[in-house]
Order: sequence, then C-alpha cells, then structure tokens
Amino acid sequence: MYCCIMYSKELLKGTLEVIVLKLLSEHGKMYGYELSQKVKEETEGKIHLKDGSLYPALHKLTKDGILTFEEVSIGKRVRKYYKLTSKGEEQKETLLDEMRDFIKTIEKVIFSDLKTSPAI
Amino acid sequence: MYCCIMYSKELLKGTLEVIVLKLLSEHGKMYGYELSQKVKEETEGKIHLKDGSLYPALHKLTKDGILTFEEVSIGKRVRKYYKLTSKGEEQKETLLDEMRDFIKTIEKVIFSDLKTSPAI
DNA sequence: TTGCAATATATCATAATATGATGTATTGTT
DNA sequence: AACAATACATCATATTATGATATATTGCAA
Repeated sequence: MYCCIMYSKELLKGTLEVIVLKLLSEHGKMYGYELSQKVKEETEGKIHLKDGSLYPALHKLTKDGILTFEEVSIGKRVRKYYKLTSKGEEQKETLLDEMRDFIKTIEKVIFSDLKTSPAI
Repeated sequence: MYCCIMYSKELLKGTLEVIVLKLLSEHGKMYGYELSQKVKEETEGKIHLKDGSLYPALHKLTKDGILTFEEVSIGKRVRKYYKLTSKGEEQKETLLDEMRDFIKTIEKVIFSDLKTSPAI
C-alpha cells in the first residue's frame, strides 16, 4: 500500500487515535478499511492512515477496552466492525479536549508575532 | 529536573523542533536553558521542554546545519548561544507552514460536527 | 557558613509508536 | 485472464521524547 502524507511523520504522531475515536463516535460503527478511506476523503488525501499503523492501533485499542468489534461476513470476506465502548466514549472526550487545548497552546507559541500583534 | 506536561506525550512529538526554531528566529540568539524557561513562561507551564529532549535536539539541529552556536563565558559558567543558519530560516518557514496546514486539516476532521453544521 | 534551589549543560537506556515492507485472499472491472 | 480495489494482518526498523543520572556554578536564606 502506497503512502502520500503531506506532513512530516512527527507531526502525525498521536493523531491517529484521536481521529479513529472521533470517526467511530460519529458514525457508530466502521471497519478498518472504511476508516482509512474516510480520513483520506475528509482530508482530501492529506492524511492517509496506513494499514501498518491502523490495524495495530485498532488491536491495541480493543485490548485496552476502548473499542469492541463484531465480525460480519460479506460473501467470503469478513469485516470487523469496530465501535466505541463506554470507556471509549470517555476517552474520546478526553482526547478531544486535550487536542483542543494543545492546538490553542501551540498556536500561541508558534504563530504569535511580536512585531505586528501586540494587541489582544 | 521535574516535569509537568499537561498533554499526553504523543501530542508533543515533533513539536519541539518547530518551537525551538520559532523562538530562535524571534529572539535572535538563545541558550538551552533560556529556551526551556521561555516556553514554560509563554505556555503558562503547559509545555515544558525537558533537558533530556532539548539538548539532544539542539545537538542534532546543529549537526544538520540548521543551527550554529557560540560559547560565551559567564563567570566560570559557559553558555551556548544558538542561532538559526540561513538553512535554519528556511526550515523554520517550512515547518511553520506545515504546522499551520496540519492544524487546519486536523481541526476539519476532529472538530467538525455533522449534526450542527451541514452548511458550507 | 552551610545547605538548598536555581542555573546550565550533558548522556544514555528505555518506551512508545508510525512506517514500509511484505503477505494472503476476495471481489469487481476491463 | 489480468489487474485494481477491497480487507485484513504482522514485523523489523527508525524516530524521538522521556526519565534517570551526572557534573558544576551561582545566589539566597536560615
């Protein structure tokens, strides 16, 4: 599977989990491939969850009680539909709050311009 | 040296370099300890560059030609004042643009609310 | 004046995690 | 029949922040 990430790898670290939890919360239940397609679509290809990252993450989140899944047969193919547990819902809220706050703080440090915006 | 980071470790990954470059660009020249104090101050303690992260990063950036430094003796103590090279200035711009775009994209995926904002 | 906090640097083993490579198999299209 | 897309998976590697640890100076308060 090929990649095309617009951002340096480092920036994306830690983002995967938040994205997965947000999408699952929003759509109820989704399977791995569907998740990766959805992200690609919503970011116009800018973020691509690689399967080498996604599937291990889904396994880990399941092991940690954040997700559960049910297997659904589509012909001879088996899909694993994942959804949030109640613990997962809480975790999602925590991570979203954290991300919001993180972005706010980063913006303050990084995009402040001492020369032009002394106001506010 | 003690820590108190409000964010999960993962979120901070990749952020250190951008912060360092931005601050150096803004202040001309700074030494390691000064950098960590500045960040702590500007983020009200929310982000704390640990010396175990900062110094290796400064060494690496120097090795990569992004930074240079000059040693200044303050009494018996020696400070290393770092500043951006011209390559470092370019790198700073690149990383800032990347960060801007990254935040915009992440916000679109993560903070979109399908229920309340079908418009646009 | 003694001891502690702050200043200032540094290194290293460890942990976490995304990645690329690689593999298997099915389904739909040309 | 061949190929792209669908759908899952594993693993060695690379990157990087962290905590622990170390050294030494300086200023301040008891």
